[in-house]
Amino acid sequence: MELSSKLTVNMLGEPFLLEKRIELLYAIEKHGSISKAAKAVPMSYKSAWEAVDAMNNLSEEPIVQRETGGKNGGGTTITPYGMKLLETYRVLKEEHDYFLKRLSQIKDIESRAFKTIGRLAMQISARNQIQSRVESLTLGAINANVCLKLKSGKKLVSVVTKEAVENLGLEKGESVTAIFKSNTVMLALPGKMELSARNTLKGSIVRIATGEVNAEVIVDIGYHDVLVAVITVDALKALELKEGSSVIAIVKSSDVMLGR
Amino acid sequence: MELSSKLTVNMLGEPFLLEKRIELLYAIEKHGSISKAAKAVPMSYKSAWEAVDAMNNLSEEPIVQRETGGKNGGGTTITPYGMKLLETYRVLKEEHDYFLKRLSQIKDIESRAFKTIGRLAMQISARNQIQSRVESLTLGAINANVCLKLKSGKKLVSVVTKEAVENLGLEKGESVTAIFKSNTVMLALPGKMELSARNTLKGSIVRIATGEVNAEVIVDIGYHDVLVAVITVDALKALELKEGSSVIAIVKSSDVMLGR
DNA sequence: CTTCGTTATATACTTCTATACATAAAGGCA
DNA sequence: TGCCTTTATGTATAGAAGTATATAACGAAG
Repeated sequence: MELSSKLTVNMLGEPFLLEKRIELLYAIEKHGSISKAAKAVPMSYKSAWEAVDAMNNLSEEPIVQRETGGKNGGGTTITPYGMKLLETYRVLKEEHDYFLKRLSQIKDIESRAFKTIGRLAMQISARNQIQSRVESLTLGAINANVCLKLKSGKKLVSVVTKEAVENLGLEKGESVTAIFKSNTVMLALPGKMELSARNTLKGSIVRIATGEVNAEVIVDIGYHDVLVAVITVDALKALELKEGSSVIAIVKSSDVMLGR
Repeated sequence: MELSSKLTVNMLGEPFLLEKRIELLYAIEKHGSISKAAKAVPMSYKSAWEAVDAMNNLSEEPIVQRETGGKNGGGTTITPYGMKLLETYRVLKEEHDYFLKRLSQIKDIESRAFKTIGRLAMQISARNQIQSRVESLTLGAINANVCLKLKSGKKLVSVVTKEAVENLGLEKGESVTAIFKSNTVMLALPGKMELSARNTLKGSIVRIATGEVNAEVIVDIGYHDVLVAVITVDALKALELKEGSSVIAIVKSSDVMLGR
């Protein structure tokens, strides 16, 4: 039992972008003409032409530029606006596919996974959401210790309830997102002190935004993983932090949530 | 520009449950026969019969029970297993619809909302996810104060970054989910002390699960809203908490994340 | 044992979609 | 000027999906 669903983008109530049409547009981009693209997909030239025409008419800006006659009899090229639409669709479809995959995995609707964990399609406010992999997993009576490995190889430990681990169906080796609020991230200067917190991530400051009380510090910890820390302006001054400075970001393991 | 997508459940590679078929099944449940249901939907009897037959063949257990001849010429009724499937589909579709709605709202794919907030279809480990409504919203330079109203009328304050508010597109009156980890929930006895924390929620203990170090306490705060707190066993004993006890659950506003 | 409304099944018809095919127009190039 | 390849457009055709219609079998009730 698995789920499927075809994503279509509508415009003025009419179908605008469909998987078939997207495929056609990619073929047009590759071959430079509707006729060749139609053969490649494959579909009849008429259908292809009508699909392209429908899309161009529904779109505010033209998606393709068509030229009849000329060197090679003319041709059709995707406009920059069209390319943007293709990219947009790609992202939407990726999200949609991931959603369906996750929804398929939750086979048992009556399980608590559905009731206690809640909405599947939810965006959360936490600024720090880092992709990682479960390296090890130790269950206690109530809590569970989940050791994560980031892309950069750095490690991060998360403590969540045992039930959360079960509800998410976490297992060793699986991909999860480490989630924590930016105000739970503390900053320290390298080599100054030892801390009980297990999670210390070395990085360099990319940007600092200062308010009256708080300041937002963006820290790059390598491999395109970026942390956001909100600390007091006083702390910022005390540590003499500047853009480019080396810092250690510290997160308590009990502040790290997991998402899948 | 809006999104649409028809959810279909497949079985052995064949389409099994589709919206049209579900509609038909509900009509059968209502009218007690395929022929009447076909007229109600409307569709031809043949299509209806074939749809029902296909579903019954694909399913492990029969979805409907058909009887030919008899009092009123026979009839068709949905089996308990069939009813369970209908309920399952309803839940799946509800999730799917919500997902599409949210995805449609994120018009601008290039906005940071997509990049920084990340995956839309994510389940998170936080045990406490409470539906609420934005009552007021005050933005600072870095942080934002979001005041929430729960179903029970109780209030809850959340502090998140200003950017998070923008990314989620939060506005007054809108429905959001307050999210916090169970270990950020502290428990106190009523009338014992005043606290600086703004979020104090009175409730009664529903269940206690004890481990070696930590204990999980489930607190009902009214209107089917339930909190989970993980505290140390020592604290549990010191407060003499039992199932049925009145307690005050305390959550720091900076520990409350928001989801939409 | 006839009546009745239903399931079960076959066959002809309709409707829609996509394809195949034909043809005109375009315009750079030899 | 003809040539070439493509866009642009129309028409006939094939195939699929659904509809309409007809009919047999069923079994309780009068």
